[in-house]
Amino acid sequence: MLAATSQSQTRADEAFDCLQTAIVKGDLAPGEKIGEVELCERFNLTRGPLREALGRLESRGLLVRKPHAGVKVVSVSGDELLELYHIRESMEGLAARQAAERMTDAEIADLQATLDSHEKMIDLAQGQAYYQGEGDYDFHYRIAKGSRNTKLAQMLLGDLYYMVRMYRYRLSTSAGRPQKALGEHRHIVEAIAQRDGELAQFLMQRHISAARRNIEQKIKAGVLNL
Amino acid sequence: MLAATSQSQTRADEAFDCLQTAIVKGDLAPGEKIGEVELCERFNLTRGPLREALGRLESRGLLVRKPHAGVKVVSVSGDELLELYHIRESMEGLAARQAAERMTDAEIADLQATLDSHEKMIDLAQGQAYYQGEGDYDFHYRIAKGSRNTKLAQMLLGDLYYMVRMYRYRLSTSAGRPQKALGEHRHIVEAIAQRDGELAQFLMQRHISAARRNIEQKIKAGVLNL
DNA sequence: CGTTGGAGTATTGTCGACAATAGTCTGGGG
DNA sequence: CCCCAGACTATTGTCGACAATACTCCAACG
Repeated sequence: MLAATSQSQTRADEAFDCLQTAIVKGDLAPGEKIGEVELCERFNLTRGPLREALGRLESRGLLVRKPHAGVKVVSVSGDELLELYHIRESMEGLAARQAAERMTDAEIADLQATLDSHEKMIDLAQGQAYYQGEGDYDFHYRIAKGSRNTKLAQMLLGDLYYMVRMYRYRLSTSAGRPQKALGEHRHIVEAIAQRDGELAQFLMQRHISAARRNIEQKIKAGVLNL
Repeated sequence: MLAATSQSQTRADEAFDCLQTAIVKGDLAPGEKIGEVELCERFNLTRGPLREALGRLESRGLLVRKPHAGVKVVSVSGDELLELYHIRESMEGLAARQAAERMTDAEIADLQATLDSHEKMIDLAQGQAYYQGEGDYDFHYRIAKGSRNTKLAQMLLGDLYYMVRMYRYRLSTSAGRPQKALGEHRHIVEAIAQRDGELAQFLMQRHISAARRNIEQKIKAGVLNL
């Protein structure tokens, strides 16, 4: 039934949330052409709010719309996915640097506690679940928020992450990578705790760069079907 | 009368363009609360397409909307404007590096020709018009496109520039800065022509950093009313 | 005199019907 | 047998009216 994830204030917001999660979860496959009426009965909406949500999704780059021809879910090629990681490398590097300068001590302690819980998650899932779940997302989410840079957080959390998460669902993480990623996360937090912005930026960039090369290998190996 | 800038394919697109230019040009002042019906008669639209455009503008961060309370133009503080330049520093640095690797020779030649015309513009306006006009925008626009990074270009051109341009209209450039900016532009293009991505990135970051400090000084001096 | 409650109004959110356009399918011609 | 033209259908774009919510103003009470 897939009801609205959170009690939305308005129908259009509800539609927006539904569509967004449906796209991210893969219920609406990339490249799939979708009709408005079909979506309406699927989510129990009328076309008014739906169209409003559609416009917002298009503006965020999750949909492409051709006038009088319909909308279809954006399909991102392997190259484009790698480009996304290049952008993340730059932007999250900045976020890490600013977070090191601006996060409160309480926030940093909280972040460290979060990593502890992530470690337990990895142990439980025997090293398979870090990237699949929300753990990695949590970490980067907190850094973005910690930068105190409203627009930066908005662009990272509102634009980039949704596109990245679209593909995280089908990215089977390579064995051993979660532990390594967690270790990198720890180093980044350490740099932040020491208020070493430059180091935090460097480590974050290298962290994302490693993730990108990891995906690059998979693409070359033909593991990914993009 | 402020008709649609370009022959839009649909009413909603038309509304979107009108609203966007109105906000950027300052016809709709930041912080101003605007009613839907007022906008309708102002742009000869009905509320359907208008609401669709409103949603898109909100998603791009140019408007804030409170349910059942109306929309108002986003007002960005001095600090937030400086944060925008921090983001540009990161993202356009990346764009310059990728442009150096990927622009065609023809595009580079074209870019150099553009700078020549900019030089004439500055001479004509006696050093006052570079930042005011579209010249600077042209330069950064071409670099973003030249990066061949679709999402990067979309984020720079679709999100950041419109917010920056909102304030360029009231930023009286300091004397001498246009010439210096043009010189920096030339150095960047030179690095791109030599396919030196790292240098291009460095120069672009320093270029934007200089612009940021320029604004920072003005804010401290109380010249800007934010 | 200040505050709080309520009714009224104005604005936003939603809906269903109408108009316009694009894609498709069929029939005729070369 | 293949190609082109025309109308048809289905989908999108647009519009006006209705419903729901928030802001405002006024009056009564403490």
